[in-house]
Amino acid sequence: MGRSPCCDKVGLKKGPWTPEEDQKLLAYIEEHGHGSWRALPAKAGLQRCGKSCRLRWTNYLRPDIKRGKFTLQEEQTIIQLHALLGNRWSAIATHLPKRTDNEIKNYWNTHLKKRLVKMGIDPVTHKPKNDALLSNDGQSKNAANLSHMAQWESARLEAEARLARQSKLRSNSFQNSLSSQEFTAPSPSSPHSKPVVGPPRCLDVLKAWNSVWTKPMNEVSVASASANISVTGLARDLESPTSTLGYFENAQHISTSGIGGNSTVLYEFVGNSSGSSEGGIMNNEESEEDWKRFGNSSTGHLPEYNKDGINENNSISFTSGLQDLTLPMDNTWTTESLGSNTEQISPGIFVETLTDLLLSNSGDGDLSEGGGTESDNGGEGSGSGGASENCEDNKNYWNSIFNLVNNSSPSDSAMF
DNA sequence: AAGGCTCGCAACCGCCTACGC
DNA sequence: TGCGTAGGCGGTTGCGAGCCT
Repeated sequence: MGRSPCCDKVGLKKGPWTPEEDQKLLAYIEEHGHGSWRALPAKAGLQRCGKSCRLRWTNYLRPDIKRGKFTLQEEQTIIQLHALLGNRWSAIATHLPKRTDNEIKNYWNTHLKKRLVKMGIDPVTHKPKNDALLSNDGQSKNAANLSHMAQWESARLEAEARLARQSKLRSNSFQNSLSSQEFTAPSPSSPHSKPVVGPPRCLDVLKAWNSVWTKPMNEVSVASASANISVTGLARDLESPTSTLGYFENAQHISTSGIGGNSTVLYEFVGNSSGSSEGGIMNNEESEEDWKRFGNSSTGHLPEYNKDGINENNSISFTSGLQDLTLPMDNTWTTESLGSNTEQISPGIFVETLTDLLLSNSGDGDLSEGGGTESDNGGEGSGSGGASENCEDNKNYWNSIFNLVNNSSPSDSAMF
């Protein structure tokens, strides 16, 4: 089937929008809602195609757009989410209220991606370009597992999107009647299919990640210290497009327990907290309830992953990656459990430390100077420059992560 | 001061998918 | 079931501003 043109392009204007055009579009949408984008230009008196109008609206004119410099928290969130989701800008944008996918994409391409490259980190995989450095330690498996979790999250997002569309269909008539009476701004990247107003969707993989790796053992009622991970039961939260968010969506801080049981903040979402006047700090009760939902099984094996991300038992599962990896469900990973020797790694702060490093290097100066960390391992700070030094940068990068993990709690991070 | 270069961002392009008929 | 349409999404382009030589 050939691609149909979005509009009749003859005689239509292209290029930058003028203030007059903006005003026309804004006035029309505020009065009538956008309705059919295809029909909108004619009705609004614009010589533009509907697609151009939609983009102008969603990326620029919407009243709920935040413009200007990205905050450190936003940068951190973008990096973390990109590590998990890749170039799924719309998915990332759902976790950054008031930012559009286009803006996030541009910011990534013009700022964050360059930082990664400068550090010798592949901006696609978020791994050091020289993987040989990782071959004999736990980080390669760590990163692989992170990637694995991203696969999980991708499946979940797809399933959730489908459910959202179904839900939208069911409520379409209601929405239509509403839109004729009052104006509501569409959400950043999906004016129709996503909630118009509300807290950002949580990234369940992060929640799960934190739940598994950072929860003190005395809070984990369902697991023994050697229990294996199972995601059975998590997918039941997919029963509705919003149900996965219920106990997490308002969380701006996720209270976790780091090494040594120190309470700290792992991920901080800078989202709309409209549903929580307290900023949504997750308490122990919520965490435990969360955990019970997450880990009500200790089958020891991840069930089969199917095309829809949900199997007949209403659980999400995978077939690759972890089948040989048995990970203890306690506060830390040890490299012993990962096939190496004695170093301890806390996967719960893996992404955090990674992004801390990136952000602490947010200046465009020499990125290898001390790794930009608070590590007391000052010997790592060598000058950087050409590609020949990438190897050293990589060592510094991962050493810095290890040092951060071993020598400080996450709360020591300058980021928090 | 002027021309060239780089960077950032708005906007466009084209593919994909869902949906209605 | 197949086709046409609409909208979403990610990649890419083009242009203006600022910087450099």
